[in-house]
Amino acid sequence: MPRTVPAMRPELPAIPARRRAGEAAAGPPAAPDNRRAQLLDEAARLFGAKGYEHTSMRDIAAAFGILPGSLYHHFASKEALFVAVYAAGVAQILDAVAAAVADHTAPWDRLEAACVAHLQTLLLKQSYAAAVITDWSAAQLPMRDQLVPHRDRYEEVFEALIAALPLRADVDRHYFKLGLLGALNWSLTWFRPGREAPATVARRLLALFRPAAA
Amino acid sequence: MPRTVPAMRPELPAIPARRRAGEAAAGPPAAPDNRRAQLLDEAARLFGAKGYEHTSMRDIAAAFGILPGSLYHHFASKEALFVAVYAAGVAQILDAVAAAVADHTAPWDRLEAACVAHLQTLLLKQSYAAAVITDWSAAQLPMRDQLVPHRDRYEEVFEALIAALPLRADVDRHYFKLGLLGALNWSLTWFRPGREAPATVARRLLALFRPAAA
DNA sequence: GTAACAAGCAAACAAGTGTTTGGTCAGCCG
DNA sequence: CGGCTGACCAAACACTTGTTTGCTTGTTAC
Repeated sequence: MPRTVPAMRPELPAIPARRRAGEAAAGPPAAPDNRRAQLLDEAARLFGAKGYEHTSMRDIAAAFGILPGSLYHHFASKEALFVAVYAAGVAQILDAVAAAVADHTAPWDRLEAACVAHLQTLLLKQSYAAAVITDWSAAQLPMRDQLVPHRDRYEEVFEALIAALPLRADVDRHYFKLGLLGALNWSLTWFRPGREAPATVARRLLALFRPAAA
Repeated sequence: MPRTVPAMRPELPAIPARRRAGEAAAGPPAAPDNRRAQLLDEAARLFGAKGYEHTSMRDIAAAFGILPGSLYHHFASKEALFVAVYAAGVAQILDAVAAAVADHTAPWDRLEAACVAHLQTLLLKQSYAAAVITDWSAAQLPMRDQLVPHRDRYEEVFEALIAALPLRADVDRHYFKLGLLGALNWSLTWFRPGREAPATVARRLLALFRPAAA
């Protein structure tokens, strides 16, 4: 019994849309290396919207117009894909914050600009950044160890900004960072678009910490 | 070439341990209604330790010494089970906070006691409370709507405590609550046992908000 | 031209998921 | 006694998950 003859089941309604062919006919083959970047984009969008657990490789493949197995020509595993998304997300939010900070010189202004950029990138889900935080807790895997360095690299920016603040002597700068980032990041839990803008939320939350100034 | 006939996987080492029989022979049937409570306990432990997604009904059943299907004599679905755990967890943490607060009269002391009780219950995973927060973000289901009321009920306690504080006129009490709870809850992300105690963490984080006093 | 290569298809695989169904058995009630 | 009920077993169902394998293709490099 059988060994089912494994090969051959000819009929199937699948229409996964060959892309390369059409693009090649119209012009240059879209992009040389950007294909991987496009895939990262799509994956980030889905991870950010539905979370790691609720996003299947089939979801990503379908959204990208590809068959599930083909994903493995770009990434070795789902975890590897997510780590790549996370890294790209950190890089992105890092750029946004760095750019915002550069416009100011006063320490509190710089920190405020960073907070605003942080929450804007995070809450508007335009980007990878949503995935950066969404499933933090769900990752109890070894994957977590791959993510931590990226997170730490990002938090160093805030550490530097906080180090430059004139604070009362009794304020612990380490807890200041943890508390501030906690207050900001937790807004993912309760934030609803259409009410106060992310920038406003960021400024109001930071204001709570401001009386600690020297 | 491990070919297996797809249907039938006959051997299984399961030893799910009949309980009732032994207990009934020894004395009264353990507990009349407590069986459900015991099940809730076990489920809470697993949900808290591994998260909703990574805890299967089979895990819970095995930990309880029961077959998977038998769970459905106590709860209609996995979601229903989790909602019950969540509700019980909120009740538990609510009691802990209420008891701690009752020992003090000064507004800031009362809030500090609440924060300490909050983080202790949360971080020491002795209880359901861990499940209360762990998977918040993973629940994008209709389940979320069932959880929100419980969370709100809990947060009302903090609202009351904060309302009693003498704060500077420019401090928004709503954001004060969101910021404080965010800072506290976010510690789930970075807290590691063996370093600072939860009570210490709670006090240090609250201290950041204290300069806002009038 | 042909070899190499990246990208993708087609199809399966093995394992895991929540859940359903039908039956068994103990203890209680009248 | 007989019937009932709650707790449970045993076994499956139906489906989804991440992943692998073998093959075909358009494109590029020599």
